[in-house]
Amino acid sequence: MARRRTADKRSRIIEAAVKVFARKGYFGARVADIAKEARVADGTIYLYFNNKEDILVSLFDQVMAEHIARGREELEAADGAAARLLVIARHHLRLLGGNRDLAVVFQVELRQSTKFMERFTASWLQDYLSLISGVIEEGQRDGTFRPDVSQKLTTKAFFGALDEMVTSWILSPKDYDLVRQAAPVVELFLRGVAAPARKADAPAAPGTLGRRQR
Amino acid sequence: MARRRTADKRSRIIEAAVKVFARKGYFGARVADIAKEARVADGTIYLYFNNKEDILVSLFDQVMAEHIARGREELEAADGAAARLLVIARHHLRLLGGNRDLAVVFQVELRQSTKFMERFTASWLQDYLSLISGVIEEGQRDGTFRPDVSQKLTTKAFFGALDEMVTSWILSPKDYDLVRQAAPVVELFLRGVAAPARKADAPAAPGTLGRRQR
DNA sequence: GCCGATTATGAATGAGTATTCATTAATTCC
DNA sequence: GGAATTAATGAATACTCATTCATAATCGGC
Repeated sequence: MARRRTADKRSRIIEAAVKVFARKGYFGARVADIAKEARVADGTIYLYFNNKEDILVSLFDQVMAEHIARGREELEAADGAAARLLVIARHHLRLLGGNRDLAVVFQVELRQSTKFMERFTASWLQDYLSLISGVIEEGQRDGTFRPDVSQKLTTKAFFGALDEMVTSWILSPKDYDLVRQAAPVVELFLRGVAAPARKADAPAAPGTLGRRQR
Repeated sequence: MARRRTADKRSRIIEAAVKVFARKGYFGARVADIAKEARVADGTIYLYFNNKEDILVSLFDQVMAEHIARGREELEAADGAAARLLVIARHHLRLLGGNRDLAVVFQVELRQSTKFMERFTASWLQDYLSLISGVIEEGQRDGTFRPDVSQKLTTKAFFGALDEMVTSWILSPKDYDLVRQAAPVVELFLRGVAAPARKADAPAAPGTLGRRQR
């Protein structure tokens, strides 16, 4: 094959796309903008991608494949369900907190349309959520987690919480360290917000919502 | 004023927009589609809205203003921080779980671009989140909530969890009742997933040994 | 039932852009 | 060194749609 100067055009284009999508949004971004950012001719992009959408999909597939694989490795190295939740949280927040443009693309641009999100969910999010639910299940099996919470619901809630940390971060003008939030979030999930019941005259157990509070 | 047949054209257009945006996405939706759905001429839309984006913004402003006002009322009627968290959760999930199209617009289409989300955050999300953080603060003040969790972080985590319930619901082919998830989510937030510390060497909590789950 | 004001219509406009493809440049192989 | 092959270019194309505006319909007041 006759490869020219740089054989890394594909990844150059993907990197450029992350920047441009983050700055202008998927629809606001012109293919020509991406080409310019990647220092490539407009037409060149079509040698590496089928169309504009394919750039977004490819970028996403690439990042997720890597992210999930790494996540699996890190999970193996951790011990116990609680520690593993922390590993996941840190892993998640590290990926996105380490690259604001990427975070914008993941939090905002990938959620352009239900069609897109459905594809996304089917191809990767399921896998990713199963990392989480696996840990919950493990915790319930070994008794460190309560058996009476729904795995599915807990998984969604945990992911949703992490997701919101990221969204909030990209919208904040401040540039704090996202990974720092991993531990508190996990701690919140483990212990909950309710004050521990006091011995003796403890009020109604939380869980009986409604009445009796206070 | 010389009002014709229907003086409700504006709301007709907004309702039509919800449907069309939900079906085709904001960018995929043509103004002509919305006009057709609302049984109005294309140009009529521009008598009520400045442009396409203004339709989305107005629809959003209208729903949020109403939603937050109602939320405040319901909160007043509830007693105790824990009960109030449940009120918020139910209120949130009722609004979106009651109208799939609206939910799609809120979960997907409103997150088109950072520009849009920033406006959204500034104008309403802040208000909405402050409903939640107010409740957290109340709980901490009266001692029902642990004082050592960050209000901000807890607020985000709680909102994120609810948000993910909705997103997951709109992407699911099943049409379950979203409001049913309010109580379990709140319960999870109050108590956490960790099994309560066992006294001494007691075996797993009662009822845990068998399988359960699934 | 007529008039000025208001509201509605929808065909025409024109700006914007994803994609194509004829051409040029680099690279390989013999 | 010179075909043959592959990679890269970017101007031209072929659309799509948001928005406008001249015209028509309806109104309230008298």
